[in-house]
Amino acid sequence: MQTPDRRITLADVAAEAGVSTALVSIVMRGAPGAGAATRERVLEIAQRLGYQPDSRARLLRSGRSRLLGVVFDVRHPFHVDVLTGLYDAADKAGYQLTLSAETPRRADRAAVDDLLQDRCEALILLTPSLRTADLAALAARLPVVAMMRAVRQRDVDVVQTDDRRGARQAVDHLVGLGHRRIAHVDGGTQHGAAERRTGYEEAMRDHGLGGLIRIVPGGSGEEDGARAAAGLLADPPTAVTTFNDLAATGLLDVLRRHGLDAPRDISVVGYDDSSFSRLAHVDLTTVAQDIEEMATRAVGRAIDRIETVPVARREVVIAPRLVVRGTTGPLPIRS
Amino acid sequence: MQTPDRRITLADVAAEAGVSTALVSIVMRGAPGAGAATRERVLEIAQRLGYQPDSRARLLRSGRSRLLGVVFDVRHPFHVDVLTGLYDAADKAGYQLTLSAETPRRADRAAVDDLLQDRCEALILLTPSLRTADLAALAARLPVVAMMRAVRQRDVDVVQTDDRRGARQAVDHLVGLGHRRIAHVDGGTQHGAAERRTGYEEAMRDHGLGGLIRIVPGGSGEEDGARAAAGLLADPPTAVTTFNDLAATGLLDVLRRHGLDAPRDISVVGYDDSSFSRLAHVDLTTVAQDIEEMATRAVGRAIDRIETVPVARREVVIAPRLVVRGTTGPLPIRS
DNA sequence: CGCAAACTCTAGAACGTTCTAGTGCGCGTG
DNA sequence: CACGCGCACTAGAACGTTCTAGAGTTTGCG
Repeated sequence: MQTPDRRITLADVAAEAGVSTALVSIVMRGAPGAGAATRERVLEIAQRLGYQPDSRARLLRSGRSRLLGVVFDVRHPFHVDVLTGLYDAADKAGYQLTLSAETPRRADRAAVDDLLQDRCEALILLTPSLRTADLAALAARLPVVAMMRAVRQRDVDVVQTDDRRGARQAVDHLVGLGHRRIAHVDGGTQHGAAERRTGYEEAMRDHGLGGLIRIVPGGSGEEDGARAAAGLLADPPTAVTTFNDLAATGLLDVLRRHGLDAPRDISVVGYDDSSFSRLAHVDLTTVAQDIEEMATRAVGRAIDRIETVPVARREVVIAPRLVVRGTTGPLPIRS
Repeated sequence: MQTPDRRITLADVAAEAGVSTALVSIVMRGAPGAGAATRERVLEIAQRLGYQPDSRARLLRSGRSRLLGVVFDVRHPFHVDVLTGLYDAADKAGYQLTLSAETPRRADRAAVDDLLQDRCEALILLTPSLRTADLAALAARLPVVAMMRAVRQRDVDVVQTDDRRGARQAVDHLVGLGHRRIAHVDGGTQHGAAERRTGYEEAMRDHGLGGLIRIVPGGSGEEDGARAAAGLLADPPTAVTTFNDLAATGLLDVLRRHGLDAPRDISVVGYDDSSFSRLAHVDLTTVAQDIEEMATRAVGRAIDRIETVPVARREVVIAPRLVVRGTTGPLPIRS
């Protein structure tokens, strides 16, 4: 049934129009150097034959691919949200995106290799789990932009959220509501955990609450939050900031099972504004990363490097934004 | 700082080894026709120079790309889960995947066009929103597999869940718990909604509950579920099956605000086993699509078509599986 | 009217591979 | 010793583009 025929090429269009392939190429690219009448006729014929340029051949010759490789992780709650922004930005700049996913059974090494074969001109990595040395090796071959992760490496560009500031915003918000005994559920060795912890500590001190600093070990999963909750139950604080939304929901769930309701008895702030935190059911106050802005900047930086525009600073730091929802409220009046 | 040099090509390796490019090509592909000693030496040199084949040039010449194009939607909760399975299956079959995403501002038309330019040999579309006519036009050019959506079109292959059966499983489960007054929140015009509704109706009739069939309009979003809940509150049933998980959470939330707790007062079953439904907080009983199996079958079917293996049936229907969690329980004893 | 400049178009090489059709060589065999 | 055969290897075309250089033709202008 299928008629895979031969694909329509420039030569077919050229033959039909009675011109050279070079001219058809000019017309298809919209490049100068073709008469208006011919241009129109060639376009019409191309349309009619269903001609579609072969990007492989095109970039094989031209050297340029105008292709940005993106590695994302299927497990990461908001990586897909970032994609939306990346597509927008790339589109606007006349670049294409080629995606490669990291999955539970496919390391980002493999994802990167796929992209390299595709000849993209720069790599944008979302929260890369590659070691710094590997990143450096990559960066020696083509421009590399790491998103949402700090990388101490001269040749790797970084676009990330000001996590210290995000954590401070969370604390400021809680203090504004009257809270003083505010704990922090730590993210352990996760990327960004150190910054968020530091932000929490600084903010506490700034508010004269240095003596009330209380950090409990946590992690990035729901179960980590649940474990942290168990540790807090003996002497519950009035508010908690967490490493991320997943940990926050785990925490909230255990607290609720023990009769502590948010925001009546305790306030909780998450981090990331993952899509599920918007569910009416969860309704989590959280720190949102400015995904739109980050995506735009990441694409911009990648293109700057490709086109060797000199850039002043290697790191781009974006301000986060507190999203107040239903899990935070005024200090409960203790009986 | 960056040394974009020239990329290492076959010719570089050939020169270094003192052989022809053709021979290097043979070695790199592992094709027969090279001596063991030479083979080893060439491989060593390629390794040392950091040679990496240029897939574009390769497939420009060979015609074959061994590339499967996948279109997914960033908004769809479990599309990313499907990717994991697709990668596994493609890997095993020696094919590569190239992804293109549909976003709020990027129609799947555009996503498909990108893939066509990339010369992939078949397309796998996750819940495509394309019209049937467009799908047919596509299928005339290359094999097309639609996942999770019925397509009444001879040339398009379909891999989907038996939604009627899934809905029946949900009803069976509830009836087994003693429920009789079971309502269904409909998905409206969404793909699969009709099948799920029919499954619900059939199951109700099979259990002799045809007279208790109650279908309320809903949709695919949380707010649709919330609206449906409002409609049920006047005379709440003891259990509800829903079109999907998002609608189920919206429903649950409104019910809870009105003092109806699941599973104490009412049981609710979702559909899809979206990742958020696993949250301890949500803990939703739901119908899971067998993502692993679907991915394997979709890739298999795509490859069959590429290699023109005759296939008996155009549609592959996969059995769903009920995942019992915390939102369903025995019939409450009415006071 | 003559000459340069501008415009439209073309020939042919180039990109990095794979493929086809060989070449040359050693070796076993009639 | 000539012959055929298999093996290791190579030359050169081919894939579908873009690019460079240049060939004709028209236009502009003194």
